[in-house]
Parts: sequence; structure tokens; C-alpha cells
Amino acid sequence: MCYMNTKSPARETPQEIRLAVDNAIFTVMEGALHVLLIQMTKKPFTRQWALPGGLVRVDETLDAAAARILEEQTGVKDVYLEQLYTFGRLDRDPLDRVVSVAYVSLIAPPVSPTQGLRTTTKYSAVRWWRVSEASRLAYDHDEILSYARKRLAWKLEYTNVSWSLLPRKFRLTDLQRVYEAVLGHPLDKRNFRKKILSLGLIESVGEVEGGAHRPAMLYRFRSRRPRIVEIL
Amino acid sequence: MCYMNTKSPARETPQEIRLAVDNAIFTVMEGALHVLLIQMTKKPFTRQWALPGGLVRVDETLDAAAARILEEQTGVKDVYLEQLYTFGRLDRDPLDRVVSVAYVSLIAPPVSPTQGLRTTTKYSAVRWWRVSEASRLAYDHDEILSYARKRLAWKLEYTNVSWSLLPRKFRLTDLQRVYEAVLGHPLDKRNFRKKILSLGLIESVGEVEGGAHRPAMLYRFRSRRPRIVEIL
DNA sequence: ACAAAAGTGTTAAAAGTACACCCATGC
DNA sequence: GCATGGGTGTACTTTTAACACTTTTGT
Repeated sequence: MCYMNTKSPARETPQEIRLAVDNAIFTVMEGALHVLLIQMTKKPFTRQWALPGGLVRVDETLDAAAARILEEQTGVKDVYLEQLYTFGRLDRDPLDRVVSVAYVSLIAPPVSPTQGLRTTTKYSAVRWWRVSEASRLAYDHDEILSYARKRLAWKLEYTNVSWSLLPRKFRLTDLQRVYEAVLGHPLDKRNFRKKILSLGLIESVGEVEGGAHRPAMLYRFRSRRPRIVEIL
Repeated sequence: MCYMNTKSPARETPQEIRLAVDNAIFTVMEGALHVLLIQMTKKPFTRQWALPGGLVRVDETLDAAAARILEEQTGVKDVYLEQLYTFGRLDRDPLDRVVSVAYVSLIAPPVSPTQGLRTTTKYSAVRWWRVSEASRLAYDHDEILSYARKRLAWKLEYTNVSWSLLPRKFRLTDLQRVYEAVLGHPLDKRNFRKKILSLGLIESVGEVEGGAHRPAMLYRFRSRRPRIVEIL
């Protein structure tokens, strides 16, 4: 029995390919799309920010690894997870040959900017970043993040995943904000409402929310399962 | 230095995850979508058909592995290759823990049903199958093939990949046949031609082809690079 | 002259886009 | 009474879908 579990500090030719997962975790806060990053402590990327990730265990599926690593490194669980793409550049990890299966995950509010987040001692911090400010990440994570944003925008337009970025009950304005934050451009209020309501994916829950001004009708998704529907 | 390169005949808990690629290779022949399969000789799947695949080497990228394995096992090279999805079920290979990155590849005619194909001694045969007759494949390849077909249909509708399923010069009827074979349903001739020509992706090459009856105008793609365009 | 595939337009329905004002509430 | 966000309809344009006959060639 033998293991190859120690990384060589200067890279020799590795003997085995290691398999990892990385998670691009999104939420919409303050009208902007945010991504959850951890701060690295280990050597080549000390103090740089990265997507939460880690090695896949030999006895777990990729989806299970993504869920485990997400929870271990951020304290977040039970969220939407979808496999994105597998990244295999030879030099994406300077110390070892690591192929990474990237996942997208979506978290619904209420998400407070700091509460509920924890990480292992292997990382010095976890926090939400506006995607517009998340750059110069470790490894090839800029590339993964860029691809994840495109996939998310596409999914929002062609499926009903938006339910996983919203609480159970929400105003149509909240839904529109999610679309605008992800797509990165404003939408016409009347056309948006017409379109969304015509799809029959959401239904009014009669109640109104007492805000500072005229109360809004609250809605919920009829089904919270992934279902493909063309939107916008 | 130690290796774990021998598969255990009865499965013990493997020590390492192995990384493979599998290729779903498509072409359109005789008006039907075909997929290239190899026949297995090795133990648990003897005589069953499978997608060409193999382990990724530690010093090659995923794309390079897909291209290498494609050529080694089928003699086919220089074709369209696109990463599809990564399959990681624990029991997908009964002998070992193998995670597989699946690729879709597309081959343009002229493709003769048998010529140009060769394989290694590790397999007993290679041949094209109509996708409608390709089932009960080894491993989880039924699932991979099913997903690959969906992706291909999607790509055809939303991009101009169809160039990689056609020769340099082709008739509009050939193009329509490709669409019909992949999508699995007939298209209206006039609407198809109107739509295709309005996209400006192809141009007439003036020549006509001498067939048994009225000759057809030949066309070519203006660009043979992947470009996203909505079609149909 | 006939068989076989090529080529060609119009109409109706549906979907998308642009656009501006009144409403209900808290302060 | 005013500031704030909630809510609503119409006209125009674009896209899609349905549909049948004439043309050109080889035999």
C-alpha cells in the first residue's frame, strides 16, 4: 500500500493526476451579483482570493464532493449545485497536476454579508465579493469565474433557476433585480412582468408586504424544481 | 516511486481516482445521425460496444487526451471536439474508480461506413452505428450518449457548428438533412432556406453539381470557426 | 414525356419592444 | 402634500409557421 499524498514543494513531474472540485457560489445582494471567495494561506497564492475547492475523495461522487467542500469551507449547505466544466490546463496548479471540476452554486437570501460563514483553519477568511470586484484570483479561477457568470446568465434566461436566488416569497421587483444583476443590464418593468406572469411559473400568495411605501404583492414559485423554460 | 496502475480483478477500495476521457463521435450518413463505437475485449464488458475512451496522461491536457484517444482508437483526427460533461458515479466502472470527462466530436463527410477506421489490438472492432441502434453500451455510456445527443441538437440550433458535419461545398438540401438527422424531425424547406440564408453564414460558390436531375447551387460556410448564432 | 430534386412568396399568428402615467402608502 | 416604489396597456415591429406549384435536368 502506498500513497502519493504529499505535494512536492518544487514541481517535479507528478506521478498521478489529482481531481478537485471548485465552486463558484453566487448570490444577489444589494442589487449586485456577489461571489463567495476564500483567502489562501498556502504558499504560492498566500493572501490571494480563490473559489472554495478541494480534492475529490476516492469514495465520493463529484456532486457529493462539491457539496462537502462547499459546507466545509463556507458553512453553507443545501443549495443549488450544477456542474459547470472541467478545467485541465497543465500549469493551472503550479505545484501539482490537478484537474478541477467546476460547479456553480446559487444561494437564496436572506444572506447577510458576514453571518453564517465559517471556514477551516486552512484559509484566513471567507467573504462575499461583488463579481465586478472579484479578479486576480488564485489558480485559473478568474477563468472559471468568468465562465460561471456566463453559464448563470444563460441559465437565468432559459430556465427557472431564479428560484434558487430568491426567498420563498418575493416581490416581482425582487425577481427583476435578480435578472438585472445577473444579466448586467436593466429590463423594462412592464415587459418583464408581462413575460414572467405569462409563463405561469409563479403565483401570487395574496399577501402584501408592508414597506415604507405602497405595499407589493408577494409571489412564490409554483415549483422549486429545475425546469427548462424560455424566459425573456 | 510507486505506481497503482494495475486494476484489481475484484474491486477492493481503490486508492486513487483515475481520470479518463470518452468520446461521442458523430457524423450524418444516409440521412441519419451515426455514432462511432468500439467493441470491448476486456473482461467485464466483453463484446459490448462502447464510446472510444481511455485514461488521461499526467502530462497532457484534457483536450489533448481526447484528440489522442480518438486517433489511437479510430484513426480519426483533426475534427471538432468539445467538452461535454464529467461523469463521476462511483460504480460507473465496476473495477476501479474512474471519473470520465466526456467529449463530443463531429466528423464531416466524406465518411465511408468502414474506410479509414482502425483501432488498437485492445478492441475487436470499430464501426459506425445509427444512434437509434446504439444502446446497451458498456459502462455508463448510454447516459453519456444520450446527453451528447441533446448537446449536439442544442448546438446545432444555437450555433453554426453544422459546418463540422458537412464537406467544404454542399447543397442546401445537405444542410437541411444534417439538421433533420440531428434534431430528429423534418423541417419546412422554404422556411429553412429563408432562415439559413438570412443568417449570412454561408455563401454560394456559383458552381452547380451535376446530379441525376436538376443541378443544385453549391454553398460554403464563410467561416469555419465556431461562432454563436441563433438558427431556426 | 416523365421522374426527380431544385427552387421560390405570401399570409396569418405570435412574440418582442418601446414607451408614460396613476396608485397606495408612510412620513 | 410629497416622496417612494407599485402597478398597468397599447401600438409597432419582428419573427415564426403554414402552405403548393414551377423549373431544370437526365433518361
